[in-house]
Amino acid sequence: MSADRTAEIVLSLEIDDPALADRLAALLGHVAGLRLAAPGEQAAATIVARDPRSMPADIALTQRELDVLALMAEGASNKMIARQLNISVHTVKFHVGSLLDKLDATGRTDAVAHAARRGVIEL
Amino acid sequence: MSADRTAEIVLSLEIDDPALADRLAALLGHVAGLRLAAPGEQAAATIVARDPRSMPADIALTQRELDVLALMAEGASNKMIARQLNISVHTVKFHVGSLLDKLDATGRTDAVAHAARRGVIEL
DNA sequence: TGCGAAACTGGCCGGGTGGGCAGGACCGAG
DNA sequence: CTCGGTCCTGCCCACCCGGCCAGTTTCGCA
Repeated sequence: MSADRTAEIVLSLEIDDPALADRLAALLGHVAGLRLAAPGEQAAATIVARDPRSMPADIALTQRELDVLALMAEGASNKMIARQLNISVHTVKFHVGSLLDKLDATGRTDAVAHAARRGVIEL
Repeated sequence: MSADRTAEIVLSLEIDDPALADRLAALLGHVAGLRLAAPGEQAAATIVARDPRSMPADIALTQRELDVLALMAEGASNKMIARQLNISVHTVKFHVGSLLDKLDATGRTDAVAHAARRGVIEL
Protein backbone atom coordinates (compact mmCIF):
# COMPACT_ATOMS: atom_id res chain seq x y z
CA MET A 1 0.00 0.00 0.00
CA SER A 2 2.99 2.27 0.26
CA ALA A 3 3.89 4.53 -2.63
CA ASP A 4 6.63 3.57 -5.04
CA ARG A 5 10.09 3.77 -3.68
CA THR A 6 10.89 6.31 -6.37
CA ALA A 7 7.91 8.57 -5.76
CA GLU A 8 8.28 11.81 -3.88
CA ILE A 9 6.91 12.12 -0.39
CA VAL A 10 4.37 14.90 -0.26
CA LEU A 11 4.33 17.00 2.88
CA SER A 12 1.81 19.58 3.93
CA LEU A 13 2.39 22.33 6.46
CA GLU A 14 0.21 23.39 9.38
CA ILE A 15 2.28 25.94 11.21
CA ASP A 16 1.04 28.88 13.21
CA ASP A 17 4.28 30.79 13.26
CA PRO A 18 4.78 32.35 9.78
CA ALA A 19 8.51 32.76 10.27
CA LEU A 20 8.97 29.12 11.15
CA ALA A 21 6.78 28.10 8.24
CA ASP A 22 8.90 30.11 5.82
CA ARG A 23 12.16 28.70 7.10
CA LEU A 24 10.87 25.14 6.89
CA ALA A 25 9.44 25.65 3.43
CA ALA A 26 12.76 27.05 2.26
CA LEU A 27 14.74 24.19 3.76
CA LEU A 28 12.47 21.45 2.52
CA GLY A 29 12.05 22.88 -0.93
CA HIS A 30 15.54 21.78 -1.92
CA VAL A 31 15.37 18.23 -0.62
CA ALA A 32 15.34 15.58 -3.32
CA GLY A 33 12.65 12.93 -3.01
CA LEU A 34 10.46 15.27 -1.06
CA ARG A 35 7.89 17.83 -2.10
CA LEU A 36 5.57 20.27 -0.39
CA ALA A 37 1.90 19.77 -1.06
CA ALA A 38 -0.01 22.16 -3.23
CA PRO A 39 -2.94 23.86 -1.50
CA GLY A 40 -5.67 21.28 -1.04
CA GLU A 41 -3.47 18.44 -2.19
CA GLN A 42 -3.53 15.31 -0.09
CA ALA A 43 -0.23 14.73 1.65
CA ALA A 44 1.46 11.62 2.98
CA ALA A 45 2.35 13.45 6.15
CA THR A 46 1.81 16.82 7.78
CA ILE A 47 4.22 19.03 9.67
CA VAL A 48 2.40 20.65 12.55
CA ALA A 49 3.54 23.30 14.98
CA ARG A 50 1.04 24.93 17.27
CA ASP A 51 1.73 28.35 18.63
CA PRO A 52 2.67 27.92 22.27
CA ARG A 53 0.94 31.20 23.02
CA SER A 54 -2.40 29.53 22.36
CA MET A 55 -1.73 27.18 25.27
CA PRO A 56 -1.59 29.53 28.29
CA ALA A 57 -0.34 26.99 30.78
CA ASP A 58 -0.96 23.45 31.88
CA ILE A 59 -3.89 23.27 34.20
CA ALA A 60 -2.89 22.16 37.66
CA LEU A 61 -4.48 18.74 37.92
CA THR A 62 -3.60 16.23 40.60
CA GLN A 63 -2.53 12.72 39.68
CA ARG A 64 -5.85 11.27 40.78
CA GLU A 65 -7.75 13.80 38.73
CA LEU A 66 -5.72 12.81 35.69
CA ASP A 67 -6.57 9.17 36.35
CA VAL A 68 -10.26 9.96 36.49
CA LEU A 69 -10.03 12.22 33.47
CA ALA A 70 -8.39 9.55 31.37
CA LEU A 71 -11.10 7.05 32.17
CA MET A 72 -13.79 9.64 31.52
CA ALA A 73 -12.33 10.16 28.06
CA GLU A 74 -12.82 6.45 27.47
CA GLY A 75 -16.50 6.89 28.15
CA ALA A 76 -16.39 5.17 31.52
CA SER A 77 -19.20 5.84 33.97
CA ASN A 78 -18.51 6.87 37.55
CA LYS A 79 -19.19 3.32 38.64
CA MET A 80 -16.70 1.91 36.12
CA ILE A 81 -14.08 4.46 37.15
CA ALA A 82 -14.62 3.56 40.80
CA ARG A 83 -14.06 -0.14 40.08
CA GLN A 84 -11.03 0.60 37.90
CA LEU A 85 -9.32 2.76 40.53
CA ASN A 86 -10.55 0.75 43.52
CA ILE A 87 -12.25 3.71 45.14
CA SER A 88 -15.87 4.46 45.91
CA VAL A 89 -18.29 6.12 43.51
CA HIS A 90 -18.48 9.06 45.89
CA THR A 91 -14.79 9.68 45.56
CA VAL A 92 -15.05 9.53 41.81
CA LYS A 93 -17.80 12.12 41.89
CA PHE A 94 -15.62 14.21 44.17
CA HIS A 95 -12.77 14.18 41.63
CA VAL A 96 -15.13 14.74 38.72
CA GLY A 97 -16.46 17.76 40.53
CA SER A 98 -12.96 19.16 40.92
CA LEU A 99 -12.32 18.45 37.24
CA LEU A 100 -15.45 20.30 36.16
CA ASP A 101 -14.38 23.20 38.32
CA LYS A 102 -10.78 23.37 37.13
CA LEU A 103 -11.62 22.80 33.48
CA ASP A 104 -14.50 25.25 33.61
CA ALA A 105 -16.84 22.64 32.19
CA THR A 106 -20.57 22.13 32.62
CA GLY A 107 -20.46 18.34 32.47
CA ARG A 108 -18.17 15.38 31.95
CA THR A 109 -18.53 15.58 28.16
CA ASP A 110 -17.56 19.23 28.20
CA ALA A 111 -14.69 18.38 30.54
CA VAL A 112 -13.02 15.86 28.22
CA ALA A 113 -13.57 18.21 25.28
CA HIS A 114 -11.86 21.06 27.10
CA ALA A 115 -9.07 18.81 28.31
CA ALA A 116 -8.46 17.54 24.79
CA ARG A 117 -8.46 21.06 23.39
CA ARG A 118 -5.87 22.17 25.94
CA GLY A 119 -3.73 19.12 25.32
CA VAL A 120 -4.17 17.83 28.85
CA ILE A 121 -5.23 14.48 27.42
CA GLU A 122 -4.78 12.81 24.10
CA LEU A 123 -7.75 11.25 22.41
CA MET B 1 10.47 34.59 20.64
CA SER B 2 11.67 32.72 17.61
CA ALA B 3 14.94 30.88 17.76
CA ASP B 4 18.08 32.32 16.29
CA ARG B 5 18.20 32.43 12.58
CA THR B 6 21.26 30.24 12.68
CA ALA B 7 19.83 27.59 15.00
CA GLU B 8 18.68 24.27 13.66
CA ILE B 9 15.00 23.50 13.49
CA VAL B 10 14.24 20.43 15.53
CA LEU B 11 11.61 18.09 14.12
CA SER B 12 10.00 15.12 15.78
CA LEU B 13 8.28 12.25 14.01
CA GLU B 14 4.91 10.68 14.77
CA ILE B 15 4.38 8.29 11.93
CA ASP B 16 2.46 5.04 12.01
CA ASP B 17 3.93 3.56 8.85
CA PRO B 18 7.47 2.38 9.66
CA ALA B 19 8.54 2.44 6.01
CA LEU B 20 7.44 6.01 5.56
CA ALA B 21 9.11 6.97 8.81
CA ASP B 22 12.40 5.47 7.67
CA ARG B 23 12.31 7.18 4.32
CA LEU B 24 11.54 10.54 5.88
CA ALA B 25 14.24 10.13 8.50
CA ALA B 26 16.77 9.27 5.81
CA LEU B 27 15.80 12.22 3.66
CA LEU B 28 15.70 14.74 6.47
CA GLY B 29 18.87 13.57 8.11
CA HIS B 30 20.98 15.19 5.44
CA VAL B 31 19.28 18.57 5.37
CA ALA B 32 21.38 21.40 6.73
CA GLY B 33 19.69 23.67 9.24
CA LEU B 34 17.37 20.89 10.26
CA ARG B 35 17.64 18.12 12.80
CA LEU B 36 15.51 15.26 14.03
CA ALA B 37 14.61 15.34 17.70
CA ALA B 38 16.14 12.91 20.11
CA PRO B 39 13.64 10.74 21.97
CA GLY B 40 11.82 12.89 24.48
CA GLU B 41 13.37 16.08 23.17
CA GLN B 42 11.04 18.99 22.64
CA ALA B 43 10.67 19.84 18.97
CA ALA B 44 9.73 23.01 17.18
CA ALA B 45 7.42 21.06 14.91
CA THR B 46 6.15 17.54 14.49
CA ILE B 47 5.66 15.49 11.36
CA VAL B 48 2.52 13.41 11.72
CA ALA B 49 1.09 10.73 9.48
CA ARG B 50 -1.72 8.57 10.69
CA ASP B 51 -2.18 5.18 9.19
CA PRO B 52 -5.20 5.39 6.88
CA ARG B 53 -6.08 1.83 7.83
CA SER B 54 -6.94 3.02 11.33
CA MET B 55 -9.61 5.25 9.78
CA PRO B 56 -11.80 2.72 7.95
CA ALA B 57 -14.10 5.25 6.39
CA ASP B 58 -16.08 8.29 7.30
CA ILE B 59 -19.01 7.23 9.36
CA ALA B 60 -22.29 7.88 7.62
CA LEU B 61 -23.91 10.52 9.77
CA THR B 62 -26.93 12.51 8.71
CA GLN B 63 -26.86 16.29 8.77
CA ARG B 64 -29.07 16.39 11.82
CA GLU B 65 -26.85 13.95 13.65
CA LEU B 66 -23.86 16.16 12.89
CA ASP B 67 -25.75 19.14 14.28
CA VAL B 68 -26.51 17.30 17.48
CA LEU B 69 -22.97 15.93 17.69
CA ALA B 70 -21.44 19.38 17.37
CA LEU B 71 -23.55 20.73 20.20
CA MET B 72 -22.80 17.66 22.31
CA ALA B 73 -19.10 18.39 21.89
CA GLU B 74 -19.78 21.83 23.35
CA GLY B 75 -21.11 20.18 26.45
CA ALA B 76 -24.72 21.05 25.73
CA SER B 77 -27.45 19.04 27.44
CA ASN B 78 -30.31 17.51 25.51
CA LYS B 79 -32.52 20.37 26.60
CA MET B 80 -30.03 22.96 25.35
CA ILE B 81 -29.63 21.13 22.05
CA ALA B 82 -33.39 21.01 21.65
CA ARG B 83 -33.68 24.75 22.15
CA GLN B 84 -30.76 25.44 19.83
CA LEU B 85 -32.17 23.34 16.99
CA ASN B 86 -35.82 24.18 17.64
CA ILE B 87 -36.82 20.57 18.11
CA SER B 88 -38.16 18.66 21.09
CA VAL B 89 -36.00 17.00 23.71
CA HIS B 90 -37.41 13.67 22.60
CA THR B 91 -36.10 14.19 19.11
CA VAL B 92 -32.69 15.10 20.46
CA LYS B 93 -32.64 11.89 22.43
CA PHE B 94 -33.60 10.05 19.27
CA HIS B 95 -30.62 11.48 17.38
CA VAL B 96 -28.29 10.94 20.32
CA GLY B 97 -29.39 7.32 20.35
CA SER B 98 -28.53 6.96 16.67
CA LEU B 99 -25.19 8.62 17.32
CA LEU B 100 -24.34 6.23 20.13
CA ASP B 101 -25.26 3.37 17.84
CA LYS B 102 -23.30 4.54 14.79
CA LEU B 103 -20.25 5.63 16.77
CA ASP B 104 -20.29 2.49 18.85
CA ALA B 105 -20.25 4.55 22.02
CA THR B 106 -21.61 3.81 25.47
CA GLY B 107 -22.58 7.39 26.26
CA ARG B 108 -22.48 10.96 24.97
CA THR B 109 -18.98 11.52 26.35
CA ASP B 110 -17.71 8.41 24.62
CA ALA B 111 -19.50 9.51 21.46
CA VAL B 112 -17.72 12.86 21.17
CA ALA B 113 -14.42 11.19 22.03
CA HIS B 114 -14.87 8.63 19.26
CA ALA B 115 -16.03 11.26 16.82
CA ALA B 116 -12.99 13.42 17.58
CA ARG B 117 -10.65 10.47 17.22
CA ARG B 118 -12.09 9.62 13.82
CA GLY B 119 -11.94 13.21 12.67
CA VAL B 120 -15.70 13.48 12.34
CA ILE B 121 -15.59 16.60 14.48
CA GLU B 122 -12.88 19.05 15.40
CA LEU B 123 -12.44 20.00 19.02
C1' DT C 1 3.43 20.87 66.06
C1' DG C 2 -0.19 22.85 63.89
C1' DC C 3 -2.27 23.64 59.37
C1' DG C 4 -3.67 23.14 54.76
C1' DA C 5 -3.97 20.29 50.56
C1' DA C 6 -5.06 15.95 48.65
C1' DA C 7 -7.48 11.86 48.78
C1' DC C 8 -11.13 9.33 50.30
C1' DT C 9 -16.08 8.09 52.07
C1' DG C 10 -20.97 8.62 53.27
C1' DG C 11 -26.01 10.24 52.56
C1' DC C 12 -29.37 12.84 50.07
C1' DC C 13 -31.91 14.69 46.07
C1' DG C 14 -33.37 17.14 41.80
C1' DG C 15 -32.66 16.77 37.28
C1' DG C 16 -30.35 14.68 33.26
C1' DT C 17 -29.56 10.56 30.54
C1' DG C 18 -30.38 6.34 27.84
C1' DG C 19 -33.44 2.76 26.27
C1' DG C 20 -37.79 0.82 24.96
C1' DC C 21 -42.30 1.32 22.82
C1' DA C 22 -45.37 3.47 19.51
C1' DG C 23 -46.64 6.69 16.19
C1' DG C 24 -46.76 10.34 12.02
C1' DA C 25 -44.84 13.16 8.01
C1' DC C 26 -41.82 13.59 4.20
C1' DC C 27 -39.24 12.01 0.20
C1' DG C 28 -36.52 9.38 -3.06
C1' DA C 29 -35.67 4.66 -4.94
C1' DG C 30 -37.35 0.57 -6.76
C1' DC D 1 -47.53 2.60 -5.26
C1' DT D 2 -45.00 0.47 -1.74
C1' DC D 3 -40.82 0.37 0.80
C1' DG D 4 -37.06 2.25 3.40
C1' DG D 5 -34.67 6.10 5.39
C1' DT D 6 -34.71 10.44 7.74
C1' DC D 7 -36.75 13.42 10.85
C1' DC D 8 -39.92 14.37 14.23
C1' DT D 9 -42.89 13.58 18.68
C1' DG D 10 -44.97 11.41 22.69
C1' DC D 11 -44.84 8.54 27.23
C1' DC D 12 -42.65 5.58 30.74
C1' DC D 13 -38.88 4.07 33.58
C1' DA D 14 -34.33 2.64 35.65
C1' DC D 15 -30.31 4.56 36.14
C1' DC D 16 -26.69 8.05 36.18
C1' DC D 17 -24.99 12.56 37.16
C1' DG D 18 -23.79 16.70 39.55
C1' DG D 19 -24.16 19.38 43.70
C1' DC D 20 -25.00 19.76 48.46
C1' DC D 21 -24.08 18.50 53.25
C1' DA D 22 -20.74 16.20 56.42
C1' DG D 23 -16.69 13.46 57.92
C1' DT D 24 -11.93 10.71 57.92
C1' DT D 25 -6.86 9.88 57.00
C1' DT D 26 -2.38 11.03 55.24
C1' DC D 27 1.18 13.85 53.91
C1' DG D 28 4.33 17.77 53.36
C1' DC D 29 5.44 22.28 54.72
C1' DA D 30 6.02 26.16 57.69
